[in-house]
Amino acid sequence: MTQQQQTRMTKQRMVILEELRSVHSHPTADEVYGMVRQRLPRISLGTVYRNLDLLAESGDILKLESAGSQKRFDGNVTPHQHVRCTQCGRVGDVMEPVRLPDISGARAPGFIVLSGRIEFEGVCETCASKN
Amino acid sequence: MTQQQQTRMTKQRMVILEELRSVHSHPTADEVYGMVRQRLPRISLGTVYRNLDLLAESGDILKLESAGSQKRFDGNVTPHQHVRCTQCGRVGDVMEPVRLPDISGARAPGFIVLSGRIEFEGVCETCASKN
DNA sequence: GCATAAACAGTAATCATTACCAATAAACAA
DNA sequence: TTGTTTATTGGTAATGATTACTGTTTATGC
Repeated sequence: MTQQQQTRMTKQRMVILEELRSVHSHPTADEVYGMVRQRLPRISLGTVYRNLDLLAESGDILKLESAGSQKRFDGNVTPHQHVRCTQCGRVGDVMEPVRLPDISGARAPGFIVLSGRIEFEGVCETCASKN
Repeated sequence: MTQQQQTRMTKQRMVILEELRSVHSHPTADEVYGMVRQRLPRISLGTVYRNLDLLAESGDILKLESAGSQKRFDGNVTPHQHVRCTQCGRVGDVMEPVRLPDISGARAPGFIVLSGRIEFEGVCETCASKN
């Protein structure tokens, strides 16, 4: 009765996924748009946003929760940590992850604490060289 | 010769600071606007934004670096940790801070890692009761 | 091929924030 | 107290990121 909602593997969705997996950067929606447009010049920005959200929902990519005015996406879904450049917002991967301490002691009135994540901050090489 | 830029303690700036210090929530600029408007009905939203930035720059308040589409502010400048409700974005204080592990081992190609911060995520009571 | 509805391109609308500017008012000297 | 200077204000327009809408296209199953 209740029709299961299908998802179709469109050309656009596939290229977005491929492009995102082909880089180690953590592009914004707009940057993904730029990458994908080289292969599909007529794709629209709305399509990029829509597919990035759908791909994140299905677990094929990550929508990063880090601070900054633009959301960033990651084609690498294996658990790892990130650094964010405080000057330009660029995000990088942290190798040799730092072990997260035991969180169970965290008391926060009015909240149920579910998880914790280390947010690294720093400066990327590009910004450092501009110093 | 070069005239030192003065900062003036205006009525608006003072009320914003007082209101922010009077609550334990971590209001957005718009929420601060709502609070302040009860005492200064003619204040403009732009004034609120401008003063929140200036007060953060001078160290009188904190501009929180946490994720979410709206920036949040904190009148409590003593170091402490925060939880963010993943449903509504509300931010709360963590009592009994969790000790941050040694960060010096964090390697991130193309980045200079300067600091790390634990980002707690959870659900606030309001959202939990809506479950 | 044909039908169906998910997804698309293009564009308008929304939301948060910033920029602009003529008018106002802190701060300080006379 | 009054005047002068200029930081700050209110009001509004502009920007940037994202979301919503809509008629058309196209992936998918029969």
